[in-house]
Amino acid sequence: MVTQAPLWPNSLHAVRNSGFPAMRSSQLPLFTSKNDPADAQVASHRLLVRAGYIRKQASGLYTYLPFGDIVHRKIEQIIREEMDRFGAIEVSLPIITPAELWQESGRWDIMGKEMMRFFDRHEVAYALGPTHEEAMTDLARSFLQSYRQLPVNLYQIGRKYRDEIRPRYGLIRCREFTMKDAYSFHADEASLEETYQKMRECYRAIFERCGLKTIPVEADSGTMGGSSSEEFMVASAIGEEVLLLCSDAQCGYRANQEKTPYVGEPAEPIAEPPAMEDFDTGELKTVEQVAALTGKSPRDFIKAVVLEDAQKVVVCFIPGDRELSEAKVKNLTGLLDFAPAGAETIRALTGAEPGFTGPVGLKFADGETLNSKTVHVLFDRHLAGRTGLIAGANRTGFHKKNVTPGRDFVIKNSADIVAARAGDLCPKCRQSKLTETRGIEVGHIFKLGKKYAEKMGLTVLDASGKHLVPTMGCYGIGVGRTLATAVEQNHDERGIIWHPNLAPFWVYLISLAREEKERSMCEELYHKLKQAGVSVYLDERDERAGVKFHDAELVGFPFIVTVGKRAVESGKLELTLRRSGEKLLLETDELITQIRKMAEAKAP
RNA sequence: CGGGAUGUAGCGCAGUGGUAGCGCACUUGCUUUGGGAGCAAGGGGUCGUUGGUUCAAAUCCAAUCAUCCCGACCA
Repeated sequence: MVTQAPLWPNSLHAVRNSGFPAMRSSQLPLFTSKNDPADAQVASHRLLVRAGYIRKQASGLYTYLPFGDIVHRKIEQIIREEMDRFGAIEVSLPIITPAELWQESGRWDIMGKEMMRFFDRHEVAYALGPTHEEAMTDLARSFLQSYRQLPVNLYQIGRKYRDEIRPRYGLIRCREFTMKDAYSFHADEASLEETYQKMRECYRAIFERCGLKTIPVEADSGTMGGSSSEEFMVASAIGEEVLLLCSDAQCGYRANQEKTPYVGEPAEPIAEPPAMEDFDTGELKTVEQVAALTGKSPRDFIKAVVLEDAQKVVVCFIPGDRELSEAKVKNLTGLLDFAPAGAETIRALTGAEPGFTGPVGLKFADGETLNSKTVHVLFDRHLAGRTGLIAGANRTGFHKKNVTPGRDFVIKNSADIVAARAGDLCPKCRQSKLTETRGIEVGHIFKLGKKYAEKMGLTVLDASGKHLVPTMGCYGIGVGRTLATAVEQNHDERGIIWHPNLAPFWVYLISLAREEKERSMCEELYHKLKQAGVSVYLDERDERAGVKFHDAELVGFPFIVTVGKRAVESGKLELTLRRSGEKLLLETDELITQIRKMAEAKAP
């Protein structure tokens, strides 16, 4: 008999501090279904529901059934162990956050409808926390007094609430989800950098233990505000973000599209073009239409895109063959809840119908006020130095040709506002082309800076007794997303294929026992596995063999062991490896040794 | 919020004005038993909700709610 302490550090019993790494179907039933759910579009959603890991309660809200809960806890536990190893401290903040804190940081008004808000009986406003920068900064200011207490990295694993515009793809985009969020506080930039690098390493370790292949990319820090930022993406066709990767592996540039600078081709020098003039384009409005009319390339056009929100009108001019990066414009201008400008706004701005907007002769200049909104005029930096371009004439039915920036109009604000795309030159090596892939974000680390500490009055005394505003870092991981993407990456047409570190149990033990001898052999094996620290789920349902085989493959534990008449007759047990489908006939002790060996090899 | 679609039994679906059905699941019995068993007998639905048209509505009309898909937010 093999008797050892459980080798499985993140086992169910370790997670729950009570030992039952073994379970039987009579105690913990399966929740599998033969039908695919009608509302599932993607593999992880379909399989997790069908295999009985999760069940939908309402749009974007999921119940974790026992198997799903176990996997979820295992991921949490891996995160805990790694965060602890890298020096972070676990706390647990309330899910409910008072409006007061959000008002202090100024985010009560900018978080928008995504934040779920409510009032208590005293009419005091609260939100269900979509994130916890404010709450954690509030905690920090309550106990941080000296630079000697820094750095400190506090984390929690808890539910977050975001009233998503469109919940989608099962666990991948929910309204309630579990997130590990950590916030670090530092006396100086160097200390923040050190922790940031530790977290980069920590995240790599976490995802590796989860058996998840991630692509770390440079990212946009979005509404959080901050500088350095890295996202951990899982490559997937259903990914909602576009990543740009340098085709030269040596260069290794990888970034979120929103962050990737557009490196344009250098402008060919052209002799001074003739003076600009209007020409009749009638009903033709788009770059493509006018290009077809004139025989010019879209690259020789100035495309206008006008965005507006409640406070601003932003007029953007970009090369005609490119798309505007709304993310870049948003970061530059601070637009909130914006949309393409309405026809009314365009008419006021240009004196013409929409479709004829150009940089020459706008009715409002940068900084002026239109309908109580501030006008911003932005030029893509690649327009400078170009000559002889075509642009809207701000006159219905007309465009201008021979338009030359600098000569015919002044470029006051110039920036990179074009979206990079596949085929562009890599902004890092400037040699190779970029390629595109889609990804799902499972983790995000970034340097927050002093924004929250400043707004919320978090200070400590430095060595000379002066007040010092700590600088912060912030590090998140979506637990449910990690679970779902693990399934996205590891499944086949029969079901899920769990990594041993995430599987609810290692072994799915199928009892096909009809005779007493078979039954006792199965029981004996069950106990031996249990005692050897090999977690095992015994399917002892009164079902046909086929049903059990199908369910075993659907729920996806890494090892399937079958005990029936054949085992009693031959003395050998049948071990099926879920991933490869390979079948091995082994004697009991050998079986246990083999399983431990294989599971360990896959485990870190 | 804009555009599209769908709400009928636990799940998946059919049913275009005249007695509410099918497959799976469920209950009971007999047979069967290493890849989603067979036979027999059962149980289960205010047809999302409200209102309207009609002798008669799951079916036609209106409103409303919910869910899903396509676009803007994010772990």
